Amino acid sequence: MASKFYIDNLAKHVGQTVTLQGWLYNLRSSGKIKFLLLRDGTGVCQGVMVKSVVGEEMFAKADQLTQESAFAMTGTVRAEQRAPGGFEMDVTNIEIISVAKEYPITPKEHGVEFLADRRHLWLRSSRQHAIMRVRHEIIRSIREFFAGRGFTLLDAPIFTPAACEGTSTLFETDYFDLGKAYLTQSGQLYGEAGAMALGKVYVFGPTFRAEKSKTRRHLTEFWMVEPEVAFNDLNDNMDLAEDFLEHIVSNVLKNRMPELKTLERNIQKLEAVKRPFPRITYDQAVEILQKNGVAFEWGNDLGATDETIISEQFDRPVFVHRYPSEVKAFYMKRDPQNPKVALAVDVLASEGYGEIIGGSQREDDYDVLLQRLKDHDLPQEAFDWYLDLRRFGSVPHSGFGLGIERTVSWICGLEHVRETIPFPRMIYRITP
RNA sequence: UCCGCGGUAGCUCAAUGGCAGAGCAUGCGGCUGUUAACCGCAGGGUUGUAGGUUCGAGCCCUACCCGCGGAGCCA
Repeated sequence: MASKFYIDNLAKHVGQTVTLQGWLYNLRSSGKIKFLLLRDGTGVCQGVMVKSVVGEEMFAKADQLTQESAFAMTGTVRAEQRAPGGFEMDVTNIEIISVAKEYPITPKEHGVEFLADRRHLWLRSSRQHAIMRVRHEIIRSIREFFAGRGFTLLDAPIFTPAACEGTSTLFETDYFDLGKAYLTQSGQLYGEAGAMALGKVYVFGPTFRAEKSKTRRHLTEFWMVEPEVAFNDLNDNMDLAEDFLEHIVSNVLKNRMPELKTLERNIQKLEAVKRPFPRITYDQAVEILQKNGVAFEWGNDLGATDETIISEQFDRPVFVHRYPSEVKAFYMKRDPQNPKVALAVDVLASEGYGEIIGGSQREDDYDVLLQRLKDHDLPQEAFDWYLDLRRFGSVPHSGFGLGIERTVSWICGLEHVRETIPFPRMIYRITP
């Protein structure tokens, strides 16, 4: 098979005659010259077709091309200052592969609902390309980070017999003769089993929440990466999260600058994401809120507006640790110094993007954990295997979960997480 | 579930209670360097639904439907 040519590789083919295959992004024409913008997924290249060069027939052929028609364009590659990508093609021939019907997404503005209904087509636009590439870079960086530190990927099941945390509303389904099954809301408990087996593991997969949340930060189906490490305490956990976030952001800056430019992201704000990140206790967070005139009572969980106020005090992500144990999950270990607080930690992204990481040191004592299950009215049978992890060689261990879509949204500087995943699932949207 | 905002041409939007419009898209014509190209012409409407007030309703009133994003909950 003959080698293919792609737009992101044109620099190596200046002066050569090549053929590009793709779709018509836009067409501008005068009486004797046409500018054909071809996109091939790697970029957009402008082809210049001159009537006196290609002849009457070929020149007229280009008139059949509607927006998003598929075609092949052959010509000589030339460096061109005026072209956005730096290169142009002097077209000698085009082959029409398929003529597109009237394309609904025009180069002008559209509303989000209109675009969401056509998400399968919306993905062709340059802004969505940029977001998908940044998402790809983030996920690639995550795998690279853990692989480089000796972690093993541990895939957790999607079908689970009961709630992991006992708080969220879960999607329910029938599971043959075994009764109800639920779509996972977290792979963490399985990650803990993995950490006891392999030391350092990470779970990476989709998670599901049936809560009727209608905000720019919520999806019903989203991706989460959850490292879990044996013998790590809360401070080790924060060290890991700090290294992790810095690694991700620096990789995006290093490898996806053109995409960030397309998204008009403020680069300085991302460049500020360097270790060390500030670490404040919940108590200190409450002080910040009270200083800013919020009537906040100790013991409540931080709300979305509270998180925004706190994150605005810093130029980089901030750790908030040692929350009141009442508002946190059953498996989080209480602070031996102060049993009223849990060894929990959240990371609030800068610029008001909210909670991107939630984690904790886990309760490793069998009797305490059993009591916590009872306190939360959780079915003990379903957690019997989890209690085994405390029966057989229990050790201190910690982990956290990072929401991929919120991270993409923050790094790209987006208004809404719906653009961060190819096909978002929200309470009132399951298509396309 | 609660609070707020919205629904007018294919799309984005305008229209003191007084002839329903513009830009883009589409079609036709023009233009040899365009960058969301430009210029000219044309087609395109049950103003979310059902009632009500009024000489007259896109606009005011009532109910309903749909959507949006915020709260709660969370990543």
